[in-house]
Amino acid sequence: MTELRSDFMKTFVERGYMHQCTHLDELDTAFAEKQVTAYIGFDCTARSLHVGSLMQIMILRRMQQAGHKPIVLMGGGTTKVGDPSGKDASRPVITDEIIQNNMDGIKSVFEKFIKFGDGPTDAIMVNNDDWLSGLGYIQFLREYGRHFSINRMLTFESVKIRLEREHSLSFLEFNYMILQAYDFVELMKRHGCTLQIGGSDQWGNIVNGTELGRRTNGFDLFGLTTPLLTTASGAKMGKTAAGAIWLNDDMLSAYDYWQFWRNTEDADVGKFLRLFTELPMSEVTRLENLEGAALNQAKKILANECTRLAHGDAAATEAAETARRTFEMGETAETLPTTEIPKTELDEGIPAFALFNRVGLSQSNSEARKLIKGGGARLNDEKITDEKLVLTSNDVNETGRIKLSSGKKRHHLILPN
RNA sequence: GGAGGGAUGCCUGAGCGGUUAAAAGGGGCGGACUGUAAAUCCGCUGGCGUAGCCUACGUUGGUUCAAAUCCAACUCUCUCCA
Repeated sequence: MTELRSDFMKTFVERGYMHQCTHLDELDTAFAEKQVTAYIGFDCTARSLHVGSLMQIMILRRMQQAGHKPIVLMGGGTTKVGDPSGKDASRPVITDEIIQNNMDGIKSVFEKFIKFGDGPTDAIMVNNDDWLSGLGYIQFLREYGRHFSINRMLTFESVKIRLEREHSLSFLEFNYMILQAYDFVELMKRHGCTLQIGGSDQWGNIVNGTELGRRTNGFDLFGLTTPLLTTASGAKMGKTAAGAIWLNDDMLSAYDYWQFWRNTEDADVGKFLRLFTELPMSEVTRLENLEGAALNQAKKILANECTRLAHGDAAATEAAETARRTFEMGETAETLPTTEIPKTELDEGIPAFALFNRVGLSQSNSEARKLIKGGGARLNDEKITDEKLVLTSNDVNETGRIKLSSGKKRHHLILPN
């Protein structure tokens, strides 16, 4: 293994982002000697991104910090067709309007992490719909189709598996990788983009792009992939009971985001510190080597750092303080996630289970009832024993709120107005 | 092109005419223990303002007092032969 020369690649490897690379030495040289423009693709099927994409976001951020130019590619065009790999799930047709709306939401997430603009290292966001929807089939075939070797594509792992299992692979799906390869070439032409980064599952598609670039225009393109991220217990990142861990605060409060990181398993602390914070490696090493309960300190730092990046200093400090008061002091911090309920409605009385549901502490009334039956529901820190309990304005505590808890960790406040 | 399997709840997977909201495991949620961790143990796990009702076993029809279970067609899947 040759020594890496560029700061960016050193960081990339040292922090655990590295999985595979097309030509590591040359890419490293490129990063060391000039400014590199690289892109990562994201689909726009939702209004926000969740922690599943956080690794890619962090990579773009670090790239920008190292003096390079990140491109965020939104798959507006490909989203229109729908990703066929999700077997039988009928693909909902997404309108242009929704796609645009989702893109706006996603951009607002990115703006927390990277700087957009017209400067040399400013990030840009592009939509592949701009060049894909206008594509003429015949012309495309003539110009690009000739460069794709079916023989070669059949050797790709993703395709091979499907064929071996006699699992039908639709033409559309097969074309997906062609479109993605075309994206890469198009970005090279438009923005001088020479590197595509993606998850390990994108390897085949990425390689396809580098080859298409070379064949059609003699471009030197690079590909870089990141490992598939799972927790130490093998679960996929970012899924919890309450749903996905979204990165923007209108879908998940900064407090809940903080809590997500605070509840990291011991075994994942070091890995997460490396991937999702910008603490120096010496500090990461120190923190991950803490033992037993002392590791909680590391988890708090992890939560603070992650929340700071996604929601800003103030929100992170507040979330940490809210957590401290809630868990360490046993107080009711007024900054816990809060829902306002009209006073008149409260005066009439609302069943406890309905309120739990309304506030998001359960996913259905039944679930809330079961929570209460199972003894996991609390009202102002008192266990609720009556399944049919009706809450009214009389249940408001000294701070003028009603505190509902599901289990020991999830709390929510009701504020009458 | 031919033959034979399969499609069940979030996932895996039993059931093969009524006693089935559907075994078991996983996951998830709650409880105990702890360090807001892991492991372990216990409970819950379709919906509904819940002694009742509604929706569910690929799709559509049919047989029957009664169907996830039987029949037909369709769709999708898997294995084997060519």
